[in-house]
Amino acid sequence: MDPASFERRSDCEWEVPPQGGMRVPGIIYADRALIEAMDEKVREQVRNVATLPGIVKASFAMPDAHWGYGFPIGGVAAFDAAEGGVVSAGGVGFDISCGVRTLLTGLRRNDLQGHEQRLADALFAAIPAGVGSTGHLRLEDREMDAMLAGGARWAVQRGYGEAADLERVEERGCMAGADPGAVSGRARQRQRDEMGTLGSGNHYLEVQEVVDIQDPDTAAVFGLRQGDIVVSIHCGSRGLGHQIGTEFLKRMALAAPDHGIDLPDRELACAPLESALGREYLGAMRAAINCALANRQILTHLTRMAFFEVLPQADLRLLYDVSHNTCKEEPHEVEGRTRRLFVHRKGATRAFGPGHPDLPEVFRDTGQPVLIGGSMGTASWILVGEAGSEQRSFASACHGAGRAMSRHQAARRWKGRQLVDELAGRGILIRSVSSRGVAEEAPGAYKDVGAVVEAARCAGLARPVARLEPVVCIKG
DNA sequence: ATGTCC
Repeated sequence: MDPASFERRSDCEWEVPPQGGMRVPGIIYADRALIEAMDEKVREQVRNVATLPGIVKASFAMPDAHWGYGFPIGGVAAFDAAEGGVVSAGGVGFDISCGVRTLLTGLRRNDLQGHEQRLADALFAAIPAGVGSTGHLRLEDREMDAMLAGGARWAVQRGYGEAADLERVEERGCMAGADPGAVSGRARQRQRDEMGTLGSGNHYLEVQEVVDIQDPDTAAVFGLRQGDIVVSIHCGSRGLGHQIGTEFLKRMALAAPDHGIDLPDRELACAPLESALGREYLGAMRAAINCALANRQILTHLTRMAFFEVLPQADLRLLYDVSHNTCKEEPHEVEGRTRRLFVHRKGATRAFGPGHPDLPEVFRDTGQPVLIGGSMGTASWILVGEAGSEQRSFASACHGAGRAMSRHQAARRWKGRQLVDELAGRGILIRSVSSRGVAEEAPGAYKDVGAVVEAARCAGLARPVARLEPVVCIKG
């Protein structure tokens, strides 16, 4: 996009002034180079979101924004139920509560020396990955209900992981307000065998080295030192979230005229927060959040088992678990008044700053860890929430590098086998069930995550704490 | 993202 076509508010803040049906302005947080590289579709989608009923303040895009279904990926928008505000299935995304959790291992890079191949093999054997992959559990209906209501808390009760993990999961491991009854039979059927699986696409489990510390004081609170080994897991709610997204998108599009909503794009399908359909979606979506939290909790247990086989001295403890595809009801101060808003974050990470009452005690003085996944073979980052992001983006930040090229283009340009060999030459071990999947996830198909993180810092959304480099990567 | 089109 042409930077000159925006009202520039500051170095890293670009405004799309309200026009046409826009109820509020659009705001894109990025530096000049990222704006230049962004597709024109991002502006169009930011403007479309700004037309939705009850939107508060602005339609936002994070520095890693790119073209998504209806809302941009990297989009943030908050709605007020009392002002006719809506909830949108496309505004959450199909992979409901997709997110990242990072585990501390107590290991240093030296401890891994000579064990990398065995660890990669053990993890690859332990972690079911790929399209349609199935796990070790079979959830009958009653157990499915318990999982959908209990989230990571349910998983810990069933022996997956430790009670101490729960304190370090957003919502303390269990999303309130979930309605298992709003989850269809087909969504349940799809998820029956898929608990504790990684999935495909950009999902991964990575063993990483902390290679650089930007903020030593915060890193100390997070338990991160240069040379430490950590594990990051990126995945979501698998078939269940996808099925819920598909079903409600269709129902919301069909019901829009009855709700008096005029959609500029069918993909923006939404329902009033105060309608029966809106409430039903919120209940189903929150159940899908619990599914994703339970899934990452089970994967954590499997990861611990694999490490125990190869490096029994490892002590895997959760740093934090964040979701980046959600709609959450949160109090936010707007023009001096605290209002309860429904904040859609689609490909955007919650980034609560210091003092936020919802954070566990350990992060009360620092702000929450903001976990940013890179692309395969490139760096990941751990950021920390800043107080100012509350006013700037409803306390949200970027979520990753963001695609620069379509899957199809990437698959034509690269060969999976060749990429695996190249990365092995740089000391990065890839294990994947799908050669095409690896090609689609080529590092060159993504933007530079470092530039995205720098823009998030420049915009005051979150502050870099540590940079991680991959050692082993298990891909779907 | 996704039993990569019920």
